[in-house]
Amino acid sequence: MARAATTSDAFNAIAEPRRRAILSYLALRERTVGEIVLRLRLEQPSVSKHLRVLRDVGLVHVRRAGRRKLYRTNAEAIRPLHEWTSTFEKYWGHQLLRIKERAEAKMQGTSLGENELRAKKDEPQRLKKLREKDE
Amino acid sequence: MARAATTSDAFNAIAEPRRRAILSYLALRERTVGEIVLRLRLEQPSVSKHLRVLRDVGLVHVRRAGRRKLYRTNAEAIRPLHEWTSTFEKYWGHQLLRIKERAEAKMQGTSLGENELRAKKDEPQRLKKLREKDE
DNA sequence: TTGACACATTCCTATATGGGAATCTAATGT
DNA sequence: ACATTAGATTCCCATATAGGAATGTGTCAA
Repeated sequence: MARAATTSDAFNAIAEPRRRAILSYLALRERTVGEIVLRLRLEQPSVSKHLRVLRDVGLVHVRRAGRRKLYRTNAEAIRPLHEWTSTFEKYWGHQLLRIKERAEAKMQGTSLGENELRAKKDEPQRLKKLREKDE
Repeated sequence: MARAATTSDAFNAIAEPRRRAILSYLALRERTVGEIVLRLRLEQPSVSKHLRVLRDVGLVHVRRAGRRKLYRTNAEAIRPLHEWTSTFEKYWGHQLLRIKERAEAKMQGTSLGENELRAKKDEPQRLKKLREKDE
């Protein structure tokens, strides 16, 4: 099977840098296709295609204004991505946090720890224990 | 040109659902490839391939432990994604905020506003003004 | 040394692009 | 009605998968 379609979800849609640029540009206010072309220096057909993808996953909204079309970023649609990345938030950050984390891990046998590693390269029983409380 | 490589950056790497699942699973603590296979019910070669991609963009770290390898999510690498999505944060949210936004827009001629739209479908001069203060 | 175990990589294949060029369509202006 | 303007779509093509099957590699146990 090939990679999932860019229109399958927002994650796939934003994988393309130009689409991210478009989203950023259209976040502040709506713009015509022509404005996007000028600003981001892309070919018009290319912009239309990217907008098509973004529209299909709901990342932008369109509105007709006479001969032109005004596109605008639908920020709400980016929220799920933000939330997904937020689930890792507690794992970044300060040394303090990381030290604490490591300490807890050691207490629970969650991690092997570098010293132990150097001593014995493999630790069957500890790993076995790990697998048991799989979850 | 085809789509960018999944190894080109974190945005492309997380476009694949299984990779996101792996990242979530490995966030709490390190796991062996076998554990991932069991937990996420994927074929082993598939897991190895996904881990390879994640490793190439720095989303996971590996450590050898005897015969196995322990993988763990490198949460720091997810931070850029979080930050990118955060730039849209100010556009979501409560009604209050949106109303305020709309008001400001009207004041600045940033948006046409639905009423005006209904009245005249196209507004050349206003659009022209828009393009002038392009930025 | 030899077999087993845990992973990684390679092949092959169907599919999904994304860019460039050309074409098509809808809405205008005259 | 007709040329023009703003966008959208279609074709063609090189490239990058992701899955499945088979095979390769490194480490450990007997």
